Amino acid sequence: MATIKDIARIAGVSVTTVSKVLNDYPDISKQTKKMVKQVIARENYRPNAIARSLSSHKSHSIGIFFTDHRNSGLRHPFFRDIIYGIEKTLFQERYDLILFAHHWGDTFSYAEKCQSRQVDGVVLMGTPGNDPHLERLINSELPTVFIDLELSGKNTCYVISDNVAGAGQAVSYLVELGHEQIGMIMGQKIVKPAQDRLSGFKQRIKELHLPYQNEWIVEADFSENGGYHAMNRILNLSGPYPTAIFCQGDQIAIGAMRAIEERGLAIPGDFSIIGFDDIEISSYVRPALTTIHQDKILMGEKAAQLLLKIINTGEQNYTPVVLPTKLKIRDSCRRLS
Amino acid sequence: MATIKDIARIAGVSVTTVSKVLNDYPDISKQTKKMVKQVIARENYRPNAIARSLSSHKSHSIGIFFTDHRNSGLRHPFFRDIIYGIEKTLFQERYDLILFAHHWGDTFSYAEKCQSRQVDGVVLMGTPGNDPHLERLINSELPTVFIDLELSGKNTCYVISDNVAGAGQAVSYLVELGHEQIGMIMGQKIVKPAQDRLSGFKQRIKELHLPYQNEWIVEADFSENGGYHAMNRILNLSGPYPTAIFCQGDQIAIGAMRAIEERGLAIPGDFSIIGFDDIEISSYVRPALTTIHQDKILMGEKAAQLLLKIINTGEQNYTPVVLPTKLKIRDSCRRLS
DNA sequence: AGCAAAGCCTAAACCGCTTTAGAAAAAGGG
DNA sequence: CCCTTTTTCTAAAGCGGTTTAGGCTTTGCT
Repeated sequence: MATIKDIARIAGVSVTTVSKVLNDYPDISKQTKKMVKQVIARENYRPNAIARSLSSHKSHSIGIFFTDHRNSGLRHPFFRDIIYGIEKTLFQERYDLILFAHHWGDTFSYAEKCQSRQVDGVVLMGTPGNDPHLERLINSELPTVFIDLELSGKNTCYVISDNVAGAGQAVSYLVELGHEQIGMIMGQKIVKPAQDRLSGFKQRIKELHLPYQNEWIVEADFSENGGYHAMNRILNLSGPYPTAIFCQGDQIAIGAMRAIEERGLAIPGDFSIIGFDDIEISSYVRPALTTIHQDKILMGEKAAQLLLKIINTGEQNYTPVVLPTKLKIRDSCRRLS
Repeated sequence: MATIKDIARIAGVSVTTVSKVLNDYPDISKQTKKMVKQVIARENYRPNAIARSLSSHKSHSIGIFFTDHRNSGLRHPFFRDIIYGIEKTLFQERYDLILFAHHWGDTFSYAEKCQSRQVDGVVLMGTPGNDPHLERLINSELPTVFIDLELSGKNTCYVISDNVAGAGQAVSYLVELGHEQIGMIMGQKIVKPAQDRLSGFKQRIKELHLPYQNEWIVEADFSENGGYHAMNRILNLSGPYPTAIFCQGDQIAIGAMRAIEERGLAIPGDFSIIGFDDIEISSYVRPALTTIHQDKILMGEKAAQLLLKIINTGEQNYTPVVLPTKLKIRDSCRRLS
């Protein structure tokens, strides 16, 4: 592999000069630039990115952490689309992406790993807000963007969907259809979106003066199994059933649908089900799942754009991106007559 | 951020010594090692990976390329599971993953990008076999593993599923169910798995002395739309229909099912459909898709293990990994009576 | 012509670590 | 007790780039 020295020697100029044409410095004549570039092309030379970052403190790479214990971010039906959006945007700018090996309980974490690889910025998702390592990151200079976690600070900002409004949309839609008894299956309370969807739900219920029954709100996690078991708990209730269930995530909804069908009940005949996220399988499932759509790819794009902005402008404060959600009507909710 | 110099100064030893305890050299006394390690821990020092790779020519990182034009590898229902398997295995060994920004038509490609970031090895998938950049990679020293591409050479090897046998399993199963008129929708002929599934199909058809009708074999690509249009072409045929269709990919199968339903025909009533891959949605779709299962996560794991082996042993030749497929029976095929 | 200002190029220090060669100190051996 | 080994440590030369400070030509102006 040719080095900058070889190019300098072949071109008959100094190493400095080659470096300067590489970085397009203004104090090199057109002629020299052209000549050196020809040599570079002819020798098929490519500067060593590692050496470059060592001296320049930039790597033209972005770090990504997704902290999901059971399921990698890449397979997670929500995060994978976000990552795709990030990737698309960043690849256009020729950034490479670094997926960090992250183990729960690692002593060295986010900040150290990023500094070690000298990434120019980092995106985090799926991180619980109580992670003790977060603080060092937020207080560092490193440009950081969080997804679904409302953390900001020096050179750090976040993007999130408007979960409060989204939950409201779900309730309103069900009410339009004539539902008044509405239950909810929650995700883990520790994550921000779950909290927001809960408060959006309660808020809209109150605004519309609907009956609010505590036992119709059951906790689960954002998984099919979580939804399945939660729904069974509802079905085991003695009192009257809700006629509709708002599931805080599509995976929950799909699990809930399974539980309902196993009891020989029908969707949307016996229960109307509405989800949140609009993940890939939601449109394939039968009945197709009505849900609150989050534009996941756009979230990724926005996150990447925000990060690039932080990297390139270096101001101190940035305004978070809050994306609107959209009701996606399919077949899992019915009109009560 | 503390550097090795700081640690050396604080510990009252030379930089060399610190470096040696970091890399566990034998010529440092137990005492010194312990003392230096304490300082390192106290100062929360982490060696700069960039500087480290520059001098050691190792980066403890692995590059990944997935060359899929329309859909990123991360979203691709097949590759994303493979990547997950890779990630899982490599993260255990504390390798970081680098996703390379790769644009179709880039002058600098695989080999250069890898050398530039000094990755210790690289995995490629979704790469067309006729990519002109491939040669430089194969001829380089860089440990390389291909997925679904039977390329080997110095320090390079591959993992693939047994597509020939898999296609045979599909045919045999349909025949067991009493089908004799079997059609096939192909993926892009340029990719190896498509070729293998074709030959496996033909082979088994011949072995079982079944009628072989050319117009029942239609080309498409590995996508839902591809399957949809291909199926429509079959449905527009004047002659007798096949009773079963072997789709070379699940996405194709799902598209084909859509086409069939749009005509008011039923699955498996009018057509039995069998897919290949067993992607996530195949089990959610109704009727659930009977398919030839590929263990995608295992493929990723095997690829990672193979790569680690190449990196660590440095022999010249390795035996490719060919994984068996498995028939996964669901609801999209029926017994002819 | 003389002098300042541009324009163009280069030497050398540096980024943070690894590794080689060799020095100093400690341990054995006769 | 001196000499050889062994053990333990360090100086210094890289790795392949960037960047600062400054030197040599040209050019422009009076």
